[in-house]
Amino acid sequence: MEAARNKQDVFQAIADPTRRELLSILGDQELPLKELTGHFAMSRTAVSKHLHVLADAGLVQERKVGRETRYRLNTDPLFELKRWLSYFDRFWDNKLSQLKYYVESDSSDEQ
Amino acid sequence: MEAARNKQDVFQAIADPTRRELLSILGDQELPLKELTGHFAMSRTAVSKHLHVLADAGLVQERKVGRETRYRLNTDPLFELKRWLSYFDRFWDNKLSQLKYYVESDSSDEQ
DNA sequence: TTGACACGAAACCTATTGGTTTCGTATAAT
DNA sequence: ATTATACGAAACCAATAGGTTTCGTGTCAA
Repeated sequence: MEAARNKQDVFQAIADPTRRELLSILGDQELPLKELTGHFAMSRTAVSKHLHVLADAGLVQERKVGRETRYRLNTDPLFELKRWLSYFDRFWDNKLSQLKYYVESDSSDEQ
Repeated sequence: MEAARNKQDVFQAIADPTRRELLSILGDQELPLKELTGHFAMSRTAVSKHLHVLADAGLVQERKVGRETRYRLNTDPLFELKRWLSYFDRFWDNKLSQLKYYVESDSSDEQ
């Protein structure tokens, strides 16, 4: 971890299961570190580090309120992922096209 | 690396930029290791290891032909990614809904 | 049949990652 | 005023990741 300061990329940020879990816990609610830590079998410090990695990737925003630090989800960086994935759509499209062809040919003696 | 044998997950597999590059090079063409290595400034062995990580995640399939090993892309495991991403769609949908509302309300004194 | 080629396996090295514990500090509660 | 709470920062540690070099082996070419 060690929160490789300054703009971590989103692919790396979501590579860790704990971080993915954090993102899903932070649905649309803003939650403080203590609350988030409750969901995991690891120290508060560890969770905090994960959150900083997410923050570096822009996937989470933090806000200090009194003595607690609250985190909320920001899905914007996930667009990059979506875009990356879309590159491979054409392969699925090919498969679907082939399937479509197969179905429409409607003859069991062809393949 | 060290190709953590047996079913690596797709999130981790795509976390590395070299591996993402490999996936895009392997568009719909099947290519041997030597050819793939040519695209990178690292040893054949290193590229081979990356390919094995991809293979463990099911993103690549290998086939021995003569003295070379040829690799081809398999996008199926990316469905998991797509599915995971779709969970967050509702947040984008919210934003779009809000934007829609904002636009349709058509009054500059609201926000 | 003798090289050259394409590769896998293994040993090894360094930096990074994911975790911990300890300590200090600002804020809230009594 | 004192204590408890919520946290950040830093030092530290073991395991993993990404890379290398070396060596052995099966396959193709001369």
